[in-house]
Amino acid sequence: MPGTGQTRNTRQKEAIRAAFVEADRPLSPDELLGLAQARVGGLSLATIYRNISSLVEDRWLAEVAVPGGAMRYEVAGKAHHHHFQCRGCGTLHELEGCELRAKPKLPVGFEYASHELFVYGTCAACMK
Amino acid sequence: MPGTGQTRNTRQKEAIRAAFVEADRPLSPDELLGLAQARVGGLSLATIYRNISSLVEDRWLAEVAVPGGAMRYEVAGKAHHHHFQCRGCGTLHELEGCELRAKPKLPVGFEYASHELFVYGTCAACMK
DNA sequence: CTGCGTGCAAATGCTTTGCAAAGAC
DNA sequence: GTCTTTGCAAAGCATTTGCACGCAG
Repeated sequence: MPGTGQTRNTRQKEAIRAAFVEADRPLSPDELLGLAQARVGGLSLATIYRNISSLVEDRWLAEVAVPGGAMRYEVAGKAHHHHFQCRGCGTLHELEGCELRAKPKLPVGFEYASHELFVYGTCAACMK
Repeated sequence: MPGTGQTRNTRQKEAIRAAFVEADRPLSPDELLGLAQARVGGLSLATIYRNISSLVEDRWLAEVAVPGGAMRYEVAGKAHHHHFQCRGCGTLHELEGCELRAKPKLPVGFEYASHELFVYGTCAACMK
């Protein structure tokens, strides 16, 4: 049960945190595996998943659910923002601000809680 | 290979189409199984998936990818709209119109193509 | 030392596919 | 009767979990 006992700093967890800081965009477990393995060869996917869970519980990471894709994770604590997904390479990027005009009109009897906006297009790298 | 040979009208496919028309909201394969089995007992999940694929190819159904959830499908041919997901029961509902103020501002070098908005809250049935 | 974290492999859970039998036309 | 569609069961994938060993503290 993470959060109760000790939390040790392993090379693997260090590599994972570093990958998020350097990437500066939400990463999927697969993307993370590639980036973290560049630092710690032999790092396993199971370790990726376990550390992600741990970092989410510690609120160092936040989950970013993407329509029709694998879950992504980003460093937690950021202001309200949305995301852009590149149709070319599939990478997710942060967008600043929120272009929503007003709270959306809901059917009678429905109650609003929150919203998520996803923008699609082509990223700079894929435009070349 | 659907689309090439004959397409036969089976009780199963009829039940599936009827379920979509009656539900009047996007359905997941699981939800669809329940609704369609009420009409044709013993209908299998494999048949659900195969008919969904077939109906999507025929453009009678459209895919609705949901963040962090199973794919949903809705009757195709509707105008630009977005979706509401109930935090209580997980059902997806159609929303009319679009509250987006303007095309979102993207980082330099990025190109806009489209967007999707998801609204969360509580549906009328779960408010009781 | 103590026991948490890791790698491997097996186990899930959801979706897809192979195949023989049932059904549409 | 012919050829598509179905139901069942097995196969795929991505993610999760069990276990024995390795490493952090």
